[in-house]
Amino acid sequence: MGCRGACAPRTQYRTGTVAQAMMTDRVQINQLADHVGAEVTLAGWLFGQRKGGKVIFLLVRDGTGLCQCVVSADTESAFANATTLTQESSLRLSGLVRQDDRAPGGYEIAVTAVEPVQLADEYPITRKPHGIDFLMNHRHLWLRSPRQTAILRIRHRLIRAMRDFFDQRGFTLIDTPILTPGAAEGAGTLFPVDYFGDEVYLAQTGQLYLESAAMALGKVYCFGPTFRAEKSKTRRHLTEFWMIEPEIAFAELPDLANLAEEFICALVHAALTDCRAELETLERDLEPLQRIQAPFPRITYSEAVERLHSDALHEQLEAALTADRERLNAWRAELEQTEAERAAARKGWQQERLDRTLHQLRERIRELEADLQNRPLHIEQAKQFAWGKDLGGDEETILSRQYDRPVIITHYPRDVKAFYMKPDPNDPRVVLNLDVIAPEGYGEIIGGSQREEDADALLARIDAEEMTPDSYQWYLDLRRYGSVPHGGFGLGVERTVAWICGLRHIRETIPFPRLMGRLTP
RNA sequence: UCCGGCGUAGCUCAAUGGUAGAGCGGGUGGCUGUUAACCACUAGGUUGUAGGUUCGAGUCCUACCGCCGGAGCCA
Repeated sequence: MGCRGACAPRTQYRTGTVAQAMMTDRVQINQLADHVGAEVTLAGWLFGQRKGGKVIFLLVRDGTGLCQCVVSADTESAFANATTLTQESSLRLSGLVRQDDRAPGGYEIAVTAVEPVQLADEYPITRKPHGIDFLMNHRHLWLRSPRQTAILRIRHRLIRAMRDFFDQRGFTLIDTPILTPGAAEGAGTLFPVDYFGDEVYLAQTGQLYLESAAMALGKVYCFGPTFRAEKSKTRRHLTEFWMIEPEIAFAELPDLANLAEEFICALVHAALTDCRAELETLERDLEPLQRIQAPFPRITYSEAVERLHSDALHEQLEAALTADRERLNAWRAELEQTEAERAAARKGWQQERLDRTLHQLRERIRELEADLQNRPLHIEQAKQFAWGKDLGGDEETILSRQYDRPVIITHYPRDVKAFYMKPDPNDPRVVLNLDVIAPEGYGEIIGGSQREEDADALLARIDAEEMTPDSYQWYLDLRRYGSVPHGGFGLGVERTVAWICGLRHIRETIPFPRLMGRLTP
């Protein structure tokens, strides 16, 4: 990946007069603590600056961190170069590393030479707040902000943890096709693609292919993008997202639930162990994450429905509603007071600070108001939830708020689930499936099941759903040549990242989100 | 597809139906320790588009466009 100091091309330092002064080692900002007292070279971009008459503070970022670099007017050439720098200009600089409590991060560089690489045009993203539309339109630049780089690092760490988890347990990575004929499930949610005159679709799961690989290798997983053409416009949806799916031969539902539980614990552990600084940047409350430990509560769909109907739950929901209404009133009072302060404020910076507070406060109030308006309806719907319907987002949220860790819900009604799920031998109305609902309202992050391994039963399901058996002959073959109990699940990478990072919206979890009505950049 | 909200300077937002403003960002000048620095000056607008009501519309009405949130559907 990144080019560390040792492999930086030396030839670049031999051009230009300023560059000649830079004979020192190139280091990354996150390694500065190891170079106190040494003369080093940084290469990066100007994140911000503050100018005094005879001193300039450059805030430089290099992808590993931020460093304050102090340029004194005594170093004439460096000072002259530094005055020309605009926000996000690329540069190299060298100087002495020293510890200083006044510097953000505790270390700074006393600059001896500055070499602008390119002077940036007026940069559209300032260090002040921006609206989401503006930021999304500048996603290619927005990625440079500390918050976004923190999210991208956590995403990377979690993806590594996902692959490590399966690799260490003897799973083999199988790449499944992205161009697929026909539909595994309803065709309305697929993106059609012209394939030499035929209509094919972008894959929405690798599962069917994975099942055949599981019969070859025992334990397999796939990891890749999936595509859903659903016209969803919510904070939990993307049209293109990444999913990791294990599939295991000779596995039954309890094995899958155990694996899912262990898997999620491993992911949270990786983030807590290796991404403390990033989580802090995001102001993620760590306490709910630290509680994520096995065993997770496991309930059946029928138990979940009973719970939705229970008086105890409804008393609890009403109490929460009352508490939140009081919270709203408190915020409104706070808003009024802040508005008065704002009206009285004379200094520009005071006004600016108060405006920021007001903005956040108004947003929070708007959000809670909408939530409070919807909630009585949701509570009512929960009370009247009919056995046989699929659990919706609201029901999931209500149920997951009962627990301080992910909840595993199993045995959903057969009619709302896919044809390949194996019915429960003890109650054929339900299937041997599992969903894992993340805490804190983040919704379903895992869905999976034990698969129907009997050829006749599977064919009957294909007929019942009025699907075309011809397109599934190869899939039925798996049940004709040494069929075994097997199953697997899929975990949505972005929803998991959103949960662990504590993000309001899934669009920040992926570098270039694809949403309904947004395809660029 | 349905419901709700918003659209004013490059950005974030103000503006009882009555002279379109502030902060940030840009430019110029000042300041040797700043912490999203500060101080002074300065440029910057067909108020999303098209109609309508009115003596007068950023503000009210209608349609359209765009964005945001939610429902449905889902990971």
